[in-house]
Amino acid sequence: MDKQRPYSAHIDRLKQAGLRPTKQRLALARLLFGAGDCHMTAEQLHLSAMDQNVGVSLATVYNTLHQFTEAGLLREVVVESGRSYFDTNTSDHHHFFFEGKGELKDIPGDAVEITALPDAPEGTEVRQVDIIIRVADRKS
Amino acid sequence: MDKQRPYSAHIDRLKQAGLRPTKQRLALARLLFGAGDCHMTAEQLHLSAMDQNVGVSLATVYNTLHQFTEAGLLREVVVESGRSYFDTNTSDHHHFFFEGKGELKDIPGDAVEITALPDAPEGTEVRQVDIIIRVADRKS
DNA sequence: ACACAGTTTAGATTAATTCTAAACTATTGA
DNA sequence: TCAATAGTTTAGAATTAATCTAAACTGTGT
Repeated sequence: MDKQRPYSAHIDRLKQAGLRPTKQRLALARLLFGAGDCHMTAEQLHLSAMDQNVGVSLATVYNTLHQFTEAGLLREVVVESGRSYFDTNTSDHHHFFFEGKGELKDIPGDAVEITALPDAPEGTEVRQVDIIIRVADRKS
Repeated sequence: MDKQRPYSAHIDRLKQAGLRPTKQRLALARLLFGAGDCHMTAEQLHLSAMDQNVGVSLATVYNTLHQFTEAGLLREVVVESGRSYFDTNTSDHHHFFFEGKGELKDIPGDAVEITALPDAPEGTEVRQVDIIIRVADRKS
């Protein structure tokens, strides 16, 4: 029973990432990892923090998102220029992007089957394969 | 022999897209479609125009890129937040993205084989499937 | 040539993000 | 327990890519 104190799991997570478990980082970790998988922009996370009366500046939100991403706790998803989403699901998977709403939805890695993929160009290695399926409301 | 006058092909292309073949649009079309497939940002195209002493304002570059994209002459590729690339190859294909250099390279559509793809969510339809293979220099 | 719709442009504006440097805080060692 | 210090946070300024505005300009059809 070491999960009874509030947020101890988050504290551990931060410590393991080499990040001091500060009030702000914990609050953001709670918002991000508290519920299920989510995709948020920095602005959205900031608003969400405001809503819950968690005092966190926008700059800190950006810092934290990048540190978490760096540490492998988040994955950055780029689907629109001028807007970055951060995904709490760091496992191998892909995305639906709803063009109208600007929303993302996970596609489990095993729902897509890639049978042929070209080799990485000479001298380079693959860092990540992103598949984005852009969808929009069906026009009747 | 209707290709002997300079740029007549570009003029036709613009006319077919319902765009007046103005000096600026022709100059940009020449830069974009003159050589083989290319991937450019608005800033790059603007610089490239400056280089060749083609007087085109940055606003026009943006307008033109969007009009060309709208008309199906270009395809917009989003790989980095805060920067849009425009691809002169509008056929079905995907991309390598070189993380260090910020450069794109086409992957022919038939070099990738996807055998299973999930259905679009209820009420939506697929607009496009983007596959981006992010590569970086191999660390020896 | 004329008129008009379509284009271009400089410069202001916006939006997302990053930077800066000063104030603050967790951690370490005495 | 209490500095000292290294790491954090923050407000606000700065930057960057992109868009907007409204006035000047230019193709096109008659």
